[in-house]
Amino acid sequence: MTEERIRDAHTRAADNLVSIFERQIIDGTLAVGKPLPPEREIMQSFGVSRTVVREAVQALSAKGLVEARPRFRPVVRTPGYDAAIEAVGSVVNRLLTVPGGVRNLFELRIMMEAALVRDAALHADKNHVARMKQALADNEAAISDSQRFFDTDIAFHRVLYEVPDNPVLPPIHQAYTDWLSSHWTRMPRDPEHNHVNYRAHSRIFESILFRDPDAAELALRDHLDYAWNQVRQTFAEP
Amino acid sequence: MTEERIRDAHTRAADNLVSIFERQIIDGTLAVGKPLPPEREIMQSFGVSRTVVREAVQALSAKGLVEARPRFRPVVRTPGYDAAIEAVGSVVNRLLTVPGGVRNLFELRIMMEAALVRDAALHADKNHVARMKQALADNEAAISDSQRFFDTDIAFHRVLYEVPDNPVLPPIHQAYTDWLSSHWTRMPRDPEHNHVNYRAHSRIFESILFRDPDAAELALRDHLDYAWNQVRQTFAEP
DNA sequence: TCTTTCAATTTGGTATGACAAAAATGCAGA
DNA sequence: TCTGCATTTTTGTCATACCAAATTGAAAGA
Repeated sequence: MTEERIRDAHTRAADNLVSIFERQIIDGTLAVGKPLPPEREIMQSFGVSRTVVREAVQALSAKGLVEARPRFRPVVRTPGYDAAIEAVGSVVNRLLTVPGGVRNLFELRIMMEAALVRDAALHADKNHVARMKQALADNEAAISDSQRFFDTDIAFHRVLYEVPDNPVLPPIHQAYTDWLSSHWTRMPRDPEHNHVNYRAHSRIFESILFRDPDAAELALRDHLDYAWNQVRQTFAEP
Repeated sequence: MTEERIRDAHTRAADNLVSIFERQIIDGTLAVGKPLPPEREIMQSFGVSRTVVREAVQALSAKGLVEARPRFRPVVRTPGYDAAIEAVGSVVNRLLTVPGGVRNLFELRIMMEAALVRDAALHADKNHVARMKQALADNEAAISDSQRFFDTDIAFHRVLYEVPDNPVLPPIHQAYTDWLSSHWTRMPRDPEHNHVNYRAHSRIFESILFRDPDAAELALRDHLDYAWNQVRQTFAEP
């Protein structure tokens, strides 16, 4: 039984408003960073009820076009991949609650970063290498400070996502760290572990320097497998 | 200036309803496939106004927990990765409209499938190989029928997403084909191109059989680069 | 003049009631 | 039992109202 994907059927009033606002946001009539007009103003200028206005705003918020904090006027978000991926956050949070959810997302991350270090080993330019070197140095300097180590750890991995010069990737990294950080931070963190992780980063970096994708991938997988073994103990999952 | 991520501030009534329904859907109180209670019933049993009920339902719909068609009662969706990824559809559709959006997503796909064929070359078992072989045979048989070739093409790639046995991956494949299909189908499709694509699939398959990840990745990249060169002509993007 | 304080005003969150149109329901007839 | 139609529910939308929080602007203080 295949699914009939008959959309629409009957168009809702709020949808019109949504597409109108979408256009106005794209063409700049509604400037980024500025709040939407008050609900009562919108309903008068479009001749709809406040119910419809609120529904439209909620939809825009779900799409990531505006940021709607309770009690505040919705603000037009800066368009792009960051906003979009953040809008997906609530959906992914639900994924993390299904059985094996964290593990599945973590494995996806391993697969992706493995691909990234391979790419870096093949295509990283001087600029990227310099930034990785800097991140690595920061990382080493923070071994004794677990909080700072955590931050520099993330920064090191972030560079990997910047190498392919695809604007989709950095937001994905951001998403990973956001979504997994609640588990990540529960993982035992002491200078001992930090040192192991630093050495792993160092090994990855060297493999990239040597233009050896296989070694880089191996080092990355070892690194993340080690991390996973730390993290997994915060669940009951086998 | 770093971002202060102070969520909440003041909790909205609809959010309570949402989390209550989330729990009830997870623990089965609200059975999958069955409609939610009528709005008036909900408002009475929770002591809130219909405004709040409708807002909650809309939020659940955005999260992919229920499917809300215009004039129909919202239906509890089967939980899992499919539902979640479909829920982000509208967000990604917006991404496809930004400059270079299609290209960026397509490159992400190339990177991911490159990682997948490497994985397949290393870990595909007899079962996977058999399915790939079958998909390849179907693909060959459909060379003269562009519509059927399109379907079998997708089916072949789908097997790649099934090898790592991570339930997140197949929905991602589904998402790619959905999101990109509008451009994909506009690409010139004749037996000539089909033949080229079939040979590419065949080469990928053989590389996997030979347990040669480098060859498999190379074949995959050639294949998708070729495809991209066909697709790109449907835009004005360089 | 610039900053701070606080009261008045605006605005978002919620409740209530109403009505048209579409969907679900149940009954009568074949 | 199945089919078609009339009845009842239910959703989509509108209008209105109220409270509490945010915004604004004027008055007081430095």
